[in-house]
Amino acid sequence: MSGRKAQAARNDTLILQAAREVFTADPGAPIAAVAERAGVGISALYRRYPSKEALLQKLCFDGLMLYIAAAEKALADQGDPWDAFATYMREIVEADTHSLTIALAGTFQPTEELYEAAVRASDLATQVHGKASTAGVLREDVTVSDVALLFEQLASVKLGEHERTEQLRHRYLALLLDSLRRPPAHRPLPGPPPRDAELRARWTPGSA
Amino acid sequence: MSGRKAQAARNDTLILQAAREVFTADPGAPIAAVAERAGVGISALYRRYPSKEALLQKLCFDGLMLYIAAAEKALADQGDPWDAFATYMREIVEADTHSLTIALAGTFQPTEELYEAAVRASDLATQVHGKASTAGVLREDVTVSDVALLFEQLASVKLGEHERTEQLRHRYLALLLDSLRRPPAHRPLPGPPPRDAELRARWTPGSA
DNA sequence: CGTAGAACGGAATCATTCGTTCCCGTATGC
DNA sequence: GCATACGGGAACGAATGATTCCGTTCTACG
Repeated sequence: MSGRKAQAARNDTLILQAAREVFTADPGAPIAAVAERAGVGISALYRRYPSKEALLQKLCFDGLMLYIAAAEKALADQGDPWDAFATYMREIVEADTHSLTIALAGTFQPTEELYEAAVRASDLATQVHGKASTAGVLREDVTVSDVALLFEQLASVKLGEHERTEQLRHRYLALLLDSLRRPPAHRPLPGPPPRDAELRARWTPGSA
Repeated sequence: MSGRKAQAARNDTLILQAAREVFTADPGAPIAAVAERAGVGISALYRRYPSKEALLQKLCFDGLMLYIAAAEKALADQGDPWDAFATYMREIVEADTHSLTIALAGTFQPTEELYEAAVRASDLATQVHGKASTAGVLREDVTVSDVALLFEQLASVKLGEHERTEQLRHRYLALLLDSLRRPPAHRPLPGPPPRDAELRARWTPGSA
C-alpha cells in the first residue's frame, strides 16, 4: 500500500498522536495547533472527526482504555501484591491518562460508550485497590477515591519537557508510595529534584 | 465615616476579596466575573486598577506576602522542629497562595517589586527547609524545590466547595507529611475521603 | 492517457469572548 | 444648592478559534 491511501492511513495515527500530545499539554488548545503538530491541514482533521468534541471524546475514550488495560494487568498479576500495585500506579502515571480524562471531562457531553468505559474503569480500580488492601500491603485509611485524586495531583505536575515532567512525576509517586505502603518506610527517590532554573522559568511570560 | 467614602473603602476590600476568590477558582476568569462577585460595576474595578494585569500583580504580591509571613513564623518557632515545619505547610496550604502565585505566573510581566518578593519568599523557604533538615526531622532526599512542587500539587486539588477542597488538601498533605517525616510513620488521615458522587460530578458539562 | 473523485491545504467566515472605554445618573460634601 | 467624584453597565473593538469552503493534487481505473 502506498500513495494517497498510505498517507491517509499514516495521517490517521499522526493526527491522533498529535492530538494526544497537544491536549495533554494544554486541554484548551485550538484545533489548529493539533493540525500543525501533525503536519497536516485542518481539513485532514475534519475529514476524520465531525467536530472538535468528537476528537476529544475519542482521546478520552482511548485514555480510559489505557487505564483499563493497566488495571486488568494488575489484577492478573500473581506476584508480590505490593509490587503489582506499585507497578499499576507507575503505569497509570506513565500513560498520563488523567491529564486527558480529567482535564477534558466536563468540556463535552459524555458518550454512552464513554460512560460505560468510565464505569468499567472505576470498577476495576476498586478491584485493584481491594486486592492490595486485602493482601495487607496498603495503608487502610486510604480509599480508591483517594488514589484517584492522587493520580490527578501527579498529573498536575508539569515542568519543562515531557521527559522531565515524567521523571518528576515518578519522583513524587515514589514519595506517595512510601506513605501508602504498609508498613511505612522510606525508599530512595528516583530522579533529580527540580532545579531552581526550572522553577523560575515559569515566571517569564510565554512559557505557558 | 459613612456615605460615598464608606462605600469606596468597602469596595476596596470587597473587590480584592472577590478577585482572590474568583481567580483562585479559575485563573483565566474574565474581569467581569470579579465585578459581579464583588457586587460592583466594572468601572469600580478600573477606578482602582489600571488594567487586569495590575490587579493580578497585586493579588500575586499579596499571595507572596502571606507565604513570607508563614515562613517567618516557622523560622521564629522555638518549639518542636517537626511541628513547626508541619504547621508551616498546613498554613501555606490553607492560605492557598500557590493557586494564585503559580497559576498566574507567566501570564504577565513580573514587577520589580514582585520579583523581589519572590526572591525573598524563595530564600525563606530554603531557610525553613534547612531548619527542619538540620534538626533531623526531615527525610534527607527531599529538597526545597521538591516541597515547592508538592505545594503546587496540593493546590491542584479542586473538588466541590472551597471548604471541601480545603479539607481534602489537608488530607493529602497529611499523607505527604507521613512520607516526609523522619522516622517514617503512618498517622491517621484527617477528613473523609472523596465520595463517588463528588468525583462523578465533574463529568457533567457546566461544572468546570 | 484521461478523468472522476478522494484527500488535502489553508484562506475566509462567523460567532463569541473579554478587556477597556464611555456616558450618564446619583448623592455627597461643601 | 451644586460641582463633582464615584460607580453602573452598555458599547466598542480586538482577538481567538471552530467550522466551512474552494481550489489543487494525486491515485485508481477505464
